[in-house]
Amino acid sequence: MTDTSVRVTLGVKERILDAAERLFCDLGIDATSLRQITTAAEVNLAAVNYHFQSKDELFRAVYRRRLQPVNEERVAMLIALETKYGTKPVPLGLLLDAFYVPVVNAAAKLSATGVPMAKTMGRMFSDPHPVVDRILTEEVAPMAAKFNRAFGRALPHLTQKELFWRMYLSFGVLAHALASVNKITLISGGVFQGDDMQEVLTQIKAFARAGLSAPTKEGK
Amino acid sequence: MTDTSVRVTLGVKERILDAAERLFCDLGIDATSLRQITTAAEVNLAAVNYHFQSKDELFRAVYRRRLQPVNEERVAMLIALETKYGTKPVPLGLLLDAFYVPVVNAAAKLSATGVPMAKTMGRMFSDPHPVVDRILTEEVAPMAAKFNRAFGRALPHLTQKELFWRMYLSFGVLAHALASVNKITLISGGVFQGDDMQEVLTQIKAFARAGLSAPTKEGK
DNA sequence: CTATCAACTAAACGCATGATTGAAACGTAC
DNA sequence: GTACGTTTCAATCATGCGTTTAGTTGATAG
Repeated sequence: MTDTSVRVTLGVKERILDAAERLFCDLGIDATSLRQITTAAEVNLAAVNYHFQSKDELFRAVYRRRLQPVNEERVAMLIALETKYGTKPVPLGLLLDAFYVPVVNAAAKLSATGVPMAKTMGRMFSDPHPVVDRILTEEVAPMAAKFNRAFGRALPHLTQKELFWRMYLSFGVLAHALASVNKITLISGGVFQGDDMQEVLTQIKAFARAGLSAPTKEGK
Repeated sequence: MTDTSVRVTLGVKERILDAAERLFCDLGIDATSLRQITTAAEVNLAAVNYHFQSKDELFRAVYRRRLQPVNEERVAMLIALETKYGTKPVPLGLLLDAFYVPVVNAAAKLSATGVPMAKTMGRMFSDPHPVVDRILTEEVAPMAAKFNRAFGRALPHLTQKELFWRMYLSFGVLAHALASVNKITLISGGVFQGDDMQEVLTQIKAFARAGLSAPTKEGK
């Protein structure tokens, strides 16, 4: 204690997490080295293996730091909706809000302070790294199961398979929009950008809502 | 000539491409080493730098080998449709077929002979590697522009921005389904799989078609 | 004052990486 | 059969990697 200059410097662990997150977002896990991270964080190389046990565990921590609050908010919103609607199914648009809004808001808020998070979150469904599979199984799958039940009540005419696919594709629409933020510029020849999170939310919600409500083969 | 045993062995270049494609699909570019590739291909390490100039150029070749015929078929189908429909807009479902079917069929055919291609193609919009950005700019963007015009004729009530976003999200639905073939098992707790390409086509087409046709904010 | 513990660090470990070299082997043409 | 261009090879290059070690620092407690 007895230090008047409070919090002008973050803790070593936080500095490592911040630097790792930024580099990881731009380059991917495998292309990011611990030396790049520790140089950017102005921290000794060995600090990574001291505070986290390994590179893989560091990246699990990077993921978890962002994903955990987002998923908690998602589930909280979902429970609040189900409580409000009781036995009636929660409307589709509100279910999509519960899934989309927490991560979009988090990404917008962080991006305002210069922290990139969108691409990292969006790559979760396509990154081949084993760490990501583990995060997906431990952090995402349980939440997906909860939403699967809620979507099933909102879309009772769908088979289990149709239901799962459409929910999964709704996840994919979000993942695509987040992961390919900078690719939108490439594909559109510089005409459009993907970094306006409110615009992203508007577009993916309209698209996914219609996709979820699509007619089935039997025309029901 | 003068060899009765025809084609029992592929050329060195093809063996390298095949091995690189498989490893790259499973592990990603950065996690795949030239030594893994040359060992799997039963080829000398230096052969990669002889036939291709570098690791990056090898992976550009891996991408191009699969993407070029697919994109040619896409554009051919699109031109055939536009010729057939003349001044009338091509129906949405047929435009989606022109975009989805060539890659889904190619993936199905290759996967039948044990060659994995889906994940690689699907990762194009999320992979942070510079090589992928280049492929996207050179091979994908020009084709996307052609489809953008066609989608615009089929959906004349949309603004340019809405139009681009919805087309881009339709690309994303495909990318997500292809890239996350093995994640579907993780998310569904083993209940569903993503490796049946005909099933994939059915689901993404229904979803994207509805997404493209979603009502706009003005309710038009 | 001393013991103790967590935090941090400089230096090095062993190993894998992409790329290059110079020579050998090969196929073909004269 | 000899010359020539292409292909293949073993060996090696310098570099960067994740991790470990042994040790110093600095604050807290007995």
